[in-house]
Amino acid sequence: MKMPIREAEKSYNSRFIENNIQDFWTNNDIYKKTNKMRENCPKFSFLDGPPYCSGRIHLGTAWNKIIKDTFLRFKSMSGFNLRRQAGWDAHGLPIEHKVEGILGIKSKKDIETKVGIQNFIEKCREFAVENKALMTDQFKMLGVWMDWDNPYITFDPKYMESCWWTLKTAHQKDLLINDLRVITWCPRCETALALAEIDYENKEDPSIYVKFPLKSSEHVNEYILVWTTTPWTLPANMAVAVHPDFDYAYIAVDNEIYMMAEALIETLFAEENYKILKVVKGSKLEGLEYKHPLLEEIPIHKKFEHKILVGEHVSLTEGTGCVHTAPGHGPEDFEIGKKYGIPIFCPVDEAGLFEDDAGKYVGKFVKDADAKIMADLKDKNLLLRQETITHRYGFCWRCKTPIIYLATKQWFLKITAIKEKMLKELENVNWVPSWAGESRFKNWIENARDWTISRQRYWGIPIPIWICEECEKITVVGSINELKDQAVKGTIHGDFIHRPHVDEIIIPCSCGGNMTRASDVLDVWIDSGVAGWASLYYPQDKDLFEEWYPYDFITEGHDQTRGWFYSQLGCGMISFEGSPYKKVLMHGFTLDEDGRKMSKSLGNVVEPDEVADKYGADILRFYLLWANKPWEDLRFNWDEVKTVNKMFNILWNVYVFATTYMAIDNFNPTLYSENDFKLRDEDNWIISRINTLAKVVTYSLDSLHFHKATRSINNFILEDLSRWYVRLIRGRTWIEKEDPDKLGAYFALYTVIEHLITLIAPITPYITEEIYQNVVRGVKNDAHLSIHMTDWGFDEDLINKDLEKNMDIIREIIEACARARDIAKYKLRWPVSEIIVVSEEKNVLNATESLKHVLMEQANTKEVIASRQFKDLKIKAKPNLKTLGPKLRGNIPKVAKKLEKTNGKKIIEKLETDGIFSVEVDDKIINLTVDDVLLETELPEDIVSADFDVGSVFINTKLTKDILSEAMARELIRRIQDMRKDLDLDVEANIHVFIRCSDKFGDLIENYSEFISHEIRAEKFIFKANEGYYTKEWNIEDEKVVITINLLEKG
RNA sequence: GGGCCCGUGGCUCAGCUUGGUUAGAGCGCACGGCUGAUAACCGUGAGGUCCUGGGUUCGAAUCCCAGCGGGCCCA
Repeated sequence: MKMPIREAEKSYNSRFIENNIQDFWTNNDIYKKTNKMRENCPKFSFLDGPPYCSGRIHLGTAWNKIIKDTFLRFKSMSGFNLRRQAGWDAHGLPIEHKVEGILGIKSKKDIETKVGIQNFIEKCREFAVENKALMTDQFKMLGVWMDWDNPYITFDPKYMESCWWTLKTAHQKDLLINDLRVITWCPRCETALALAEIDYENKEDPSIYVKFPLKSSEHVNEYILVWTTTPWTLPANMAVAVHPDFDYAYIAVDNEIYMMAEALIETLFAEENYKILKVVKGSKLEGLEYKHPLLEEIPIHKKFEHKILVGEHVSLTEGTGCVHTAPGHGPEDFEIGKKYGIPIFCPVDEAGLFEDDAGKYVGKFVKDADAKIMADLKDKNLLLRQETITHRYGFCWRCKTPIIYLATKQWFLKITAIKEKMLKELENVNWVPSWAGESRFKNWIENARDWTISRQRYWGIPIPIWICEECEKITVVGSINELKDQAVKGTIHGDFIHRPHVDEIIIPCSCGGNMTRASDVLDVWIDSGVAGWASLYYPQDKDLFEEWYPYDFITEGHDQTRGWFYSQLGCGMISFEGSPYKKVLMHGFTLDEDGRKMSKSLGNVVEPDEVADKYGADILRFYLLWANKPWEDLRFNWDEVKTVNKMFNILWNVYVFATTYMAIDNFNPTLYSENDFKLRDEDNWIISRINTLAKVVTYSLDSLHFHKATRSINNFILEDLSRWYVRLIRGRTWIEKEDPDKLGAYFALYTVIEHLITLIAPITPYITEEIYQNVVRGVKNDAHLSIHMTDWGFDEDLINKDLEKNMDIIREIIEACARARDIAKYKLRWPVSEIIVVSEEKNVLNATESLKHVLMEQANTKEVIASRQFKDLKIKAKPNLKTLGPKLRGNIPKVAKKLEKTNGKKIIEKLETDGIFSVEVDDKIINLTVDDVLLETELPEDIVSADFDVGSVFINTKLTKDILSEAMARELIRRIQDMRKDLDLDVEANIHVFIRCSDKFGDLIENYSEFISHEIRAEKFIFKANEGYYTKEWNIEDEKVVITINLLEKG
């Protein structure tokens, strides 16, 4: 036997509910059972983008998981079999940095000598594991349902070998190359960085103009002017580039001659006297030799030739049009250097220190050498100008050290070779919003370069490349077993595939030599890039892969254009010639109230926990899916969170209202058949509305327009359910006996609440579960264990568009009634004898007729009349002084009097038929035309009116004795109810009431004593003073009324 | 410097794809009212250079161009 519906707690306590429901889910294994239930349903595959486990989650991470959770819960309820494995990104520099901080060390040398790689790796793993646990708890608290017990994590050897397999595949396809390139480098971390690992910030740098002495010229003091913001790259200068098509001028300033782009002279010498000696095309300058400005300081330059060369990359946006070219320190310089066969000279080591070849600067850190170099140039009179500049500059994404460009040998994936294929594949992916793929991501791929995947670090997936010490042949290992089979030296048990153990493994080469591992680890973006199959442990496990790959859906923030969307597509093309994902929702960033990004340094960070503690995870979830379109950035705003909270309070109030009465009456919908209750129009209306809502929400969630779903839900709860439907059925819930009319209201309200909570369940899983457990599972024997197991749906047949439209009209009319009463200062509590709804629109009249009873009740009127016009409208005619004044002069008052006496309608009739209305004044006939008469309408006494969109409403406020009686009765009821509330009485508690008042007032209310007794649940209602439990004196319309309430023992 | 997105009352957002009466809503504010789901609700009111400037058009918040501000990404 099921329990009856329990009366709900009076107020919504999110924390209490959420803790309880969390326990309920855990204790009953609800998540697993829900998945199990859908086991044989069609599959919907999803891949979680792995958050990086280096700390607590922030609002953006919370938003990300909430989007995923809501969508997946919706898909589950819609009958799909899901895989919701959580993922974790655990390798890489960010964690290495945190661990370095914890251990108090600062360099790679410290790691190797003070701590040891083994220890360091262990600490990194511990750090990741601890944070993973912390973050898991945070996600769980937010109500996110994922497989937290079996997540994929990038340091899992099973995961790592999938990654190895991908590299091996790349090698087989000739897409894995080792090459000398100029790449972005972090001198602090002493490692290569991928483009995805660079942050751009404003930075102040020197901006200097250097004079490069031209050799073999007629004049000794002839110079090329060169501009740079990185003086430390001058030691590596090997050439100067000019644009072949630009005009270059030789100008005389003071006693020197400078050569530079003619177009830029003014930017440099506007305030000086200069004279243009000659102008030549850039192409003519090619091959001119110059003397390296630091020749004396860096003797090695004596071995090199330094010439002007031409390049299309030279621009006139800044500088001098003569570009300092250091092939060891710039990608473009490198390319042009290779083209001209210039040596790639790079006298800087991995830590950013100048090497021996840098002459007098040896041992200095590059950025620290700037000042010295500038001073030397100045001493040699080669520094024309020295300024500072603020510009965007790249920084290491983790340690914030300014990056430098270095020429080094690295491993690359040849993205440039598969770029076209990637662009083509892009078209097979469904992007939300469409421009995310069509414009933004496309643009990124179009500009893609080869991907530097090697890192000179420790905590990462070791690059699975073994190189022969003798013949330099390489082999790429694709799995753990492959390695075990080939290894001749080193540990091959435990987690041996991390550093440093894996470094000790030696593989024999066919030439007889030993192969040792290339010491690098992989860029972490490879880690997550292979998640599609690595999380399924492919190719070791092929079944899972067949079942779930590729993925129907992924969603991440727009920063992942350069990150995960890209790394996955690249890795997917290499591994399977296709994209791992079919549909992508690119969501926005969370910003602060002013639209700035949240950052610790700005102190504007809002923690998800903070919001959840104050208002509850449900409120946070709803807010995040409500505040804006998912692909736009979200400005977090506490006031808006409060608004959402308010909405849930109202939902809770409706729930309290429903359960209060249902509990009193022991209502159980399963015990009645259709004949036991009577559904009114308004009941069918709310049932129609909830199905319309369900339809909208279904469409919105399915198309990832979460904001549309939440906004419709919000509107339904506030407008339709709380402000309207509950108001309409209040009277019926007050009926004490078993009554089909009351049961009809209960039934409709019950149906709507049951349906409504399923619609909100994916968005706010806690409060809906709480209500479900009481209202549905509490009374229905066949109910699912949890709301999240219920089926999604709606019934198109229950949607009645006409009824919905009619009700809209009725609401407008009732609002107009309220306005009219307000004008007349006539209280809603007082009934009126009739209202007349006037409109030209047929549907307004129809609506009025068909929902008359709603109108009568809500407008508190005894009668409703629908009409095309208001017949009792008086029309008053007045003379138009402007036209008649000159004509009639003194007769005007007489004509006015005549017009006033005549019924305006007759005047109109006459004017319409004859075009003239004749008045007899002093035996004279005066003919008035349409223009001569001004018509005014006048409401009869006691009638007030107000307009609505397509009509007007007229209210008869004439007070009859009966109406006054009822009005006074209602006034009395109001006050007694107020006193009941003062006493905090139960809704159903009966009382005795004693009234002392004037005879006049007593007479008025006497006929209504039964009505009053019923409304206030009084067993006795007596006209006499009584010393009682609670007495209060009131003033009702200038009548003194003393009311006493006595309590009755229950039963 | 380039790409993409955003810019509408004090705040948060609809409307823009497909140009067309007086640009809507919620919150907030002011005033009045209601009171057995009341930390709710109802009515009235104030409050807008639709970021700026040009263009197309009979007509532009909406389409086009340029610029400004913000976000993300890149050089």
